[in-house]
Amino acid sequence: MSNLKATLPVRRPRLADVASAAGVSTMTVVRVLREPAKVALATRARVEQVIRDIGYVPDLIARGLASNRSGMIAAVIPVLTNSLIAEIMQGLTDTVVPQGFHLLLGASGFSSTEEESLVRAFLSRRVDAIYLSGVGHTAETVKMLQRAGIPVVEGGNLTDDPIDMVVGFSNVAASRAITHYLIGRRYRSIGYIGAFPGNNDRARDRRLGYELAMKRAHRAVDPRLCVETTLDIDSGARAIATLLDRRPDVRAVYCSADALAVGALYECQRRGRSIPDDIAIAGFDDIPIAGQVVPALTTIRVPRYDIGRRAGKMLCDRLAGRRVRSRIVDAGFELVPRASA
Amino acid sequence: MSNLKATLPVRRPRLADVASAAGVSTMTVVRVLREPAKVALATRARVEQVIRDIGYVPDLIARGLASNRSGMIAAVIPVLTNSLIAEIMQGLTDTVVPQGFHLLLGASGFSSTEEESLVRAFLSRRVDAIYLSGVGHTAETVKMLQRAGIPVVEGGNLTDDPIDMVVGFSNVAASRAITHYLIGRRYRSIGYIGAFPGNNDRARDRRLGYELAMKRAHRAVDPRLCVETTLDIDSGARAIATLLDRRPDVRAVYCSADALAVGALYECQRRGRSIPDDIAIAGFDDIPIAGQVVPALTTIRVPRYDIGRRAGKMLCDRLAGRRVRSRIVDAGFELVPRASA
DNA sequence: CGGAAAAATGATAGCGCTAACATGTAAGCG
DNA sequence: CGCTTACATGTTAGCGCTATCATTTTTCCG
Repeated sequence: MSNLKATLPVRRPRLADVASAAGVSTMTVVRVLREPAKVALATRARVEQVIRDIGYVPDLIARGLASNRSGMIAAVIPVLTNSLIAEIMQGLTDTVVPQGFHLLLGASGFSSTEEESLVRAFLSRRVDAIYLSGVGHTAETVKMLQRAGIPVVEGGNLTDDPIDMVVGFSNVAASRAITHYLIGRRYRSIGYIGAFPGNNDRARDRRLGYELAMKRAHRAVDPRLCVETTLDIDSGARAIATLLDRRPDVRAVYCSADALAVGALYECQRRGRSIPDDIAIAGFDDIPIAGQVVPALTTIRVPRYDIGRRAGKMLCDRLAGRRVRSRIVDAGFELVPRASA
Repeated sequence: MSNLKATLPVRRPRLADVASAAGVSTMTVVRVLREPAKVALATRARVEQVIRDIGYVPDLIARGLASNRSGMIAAVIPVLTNSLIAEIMQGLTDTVVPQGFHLLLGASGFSSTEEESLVRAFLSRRVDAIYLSGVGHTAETVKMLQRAGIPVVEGGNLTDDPIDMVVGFSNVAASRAITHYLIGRRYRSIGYIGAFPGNNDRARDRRLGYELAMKRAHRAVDPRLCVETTLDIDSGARAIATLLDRRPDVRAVYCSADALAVGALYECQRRGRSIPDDIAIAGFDDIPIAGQVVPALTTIRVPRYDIGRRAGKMLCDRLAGRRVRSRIVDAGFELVPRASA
């Protein structure tokens, strides 16, 4: 507020100001702030009064420089506008903030070089720990992280070989499970609609799960049965149109995201195809709308918020010097059978 | 990565290490990093080589302490798991990161005292600017922000009297507009379903807009026609059930969030009520699903991402010493008439 | 009540960087 | 060729806090 600057030329009070006003040394003020039990009651009361009176607020930048710990945890995610990621972040922040950490957030837009540059910048800020979305990163990112020697959690997807720790669910296994479910329901020709794999390990793994399940059941994976597109409702509608065009005999479609599934479902209805009688549809994520559409969507539910919570807990535990039970945490998933398949 | 710490006891290189290795003073290294044009070509090349060789990364904490600018912009929002807010944040981060700032994010969970404590903590971190969600804050929050003398943008909602700057749309006006639209379509008894107002100025304003439009049209505002609930699809379904129970003659319902409207829409269909013939439904937000449900939802579209962009731009402009044209920016809204009303 | 242990408090040297100023060196010109 | 001007580089004193060690005061007990 530039217009207020002039009215208030007061420098913000420092530790030394509190100290001299209270007639103690700076270290005593520090102790009042950080280990009150070690200060005599009378002294403590006096110092606390002064702190309130002059409105002292510690400078966390200076503290960071002196103590070599910033009190910040970084999270690098692809985008915020994805409910799975947003809920993980909510779980993460809800967990780490009460432990005295703040969340520094970076969005890479699914670009791993952008992720790398964010990681570099955050290390430059000396964050105490890092959460990374997904398990695919550039070699340089991994190297920097290893060299930094701070706790790292990769989240969302699962891997056998994390940089440090990982918490998530197996996209491959979940995808396999729901494809297997469709196979078990004896649908002929099962199609796949998914996100472009690009730099998105989740998208890749979900497709892989579909293919593995199909192969395991000795079903051919016809490229004409597979459509990859962007992640929104409209794309789902367009994708199933393409699919129906290429293979009119398709009897079931597994969409690797509920948004796609919902779009596909509406498109089928617009074309007068009954679900699940003419064509079955399954989704992934169990977004709120999935249980409400008619027919309700068969899908996979994953413990989004919980992934964030656990990731935050693992990071805080490590930062507090506590041992973490397992470096690899499978948060699991749940097949939710509903009417659409 | 505690297991790697032992292998790499190397202290991270400092500016002074680069300087001595390159045979220059620290200030020359600083200039290479920050104003390369001011350094002779040969010197610059030599220093840059050394930086790469020893893998020097500046310490932004130390820089912050010395320069009195942290390079961080804070955002305090209620929750991340709200697509409006998430998109605003995406716009904000996409705008400020290229300008060299990082986003420090705090979620208050709709509690204004929690918001206050986050603001206090972020000021403690000496963030260069702050984005606040909504326009309702505790007196202490406002006071701290004024005293801090940094640029502040309040976003989402609009107010005549911002702490510093504000960018958003008028929830009152938008709510009024859509209610007015329903009145113009000659629906008798128009109901309202909204979020609990609690500490949520948006929810309050949306209800206010409904009431103003009704009064302007000389319609009574019957409390039995108004239901307030939590913000999800299920709640929308339950709310309209309550409404139909209390006032079976209700002919149109304005839901102050699309999630509620979608829930209401499905509930009506389950009860065999045709939309819009038996009962019309209007929403707010134009979430992706709104255009896809059958019938598609009449709703209000707001420039979410753009609000974030503009907020970020205003903050960066101010931080760069540029003048901001207007402290109050109305990003507007758009009535989207569709089949549901 | 003397002396040791425990409790309370203090002095000081940085953390790694930048702002402000100082100095040195090359280019321009009558 | 001396003098000014611009360019290139260097010196120094902190920023506000914490870690470490040193010192003083209180408590306890034979």
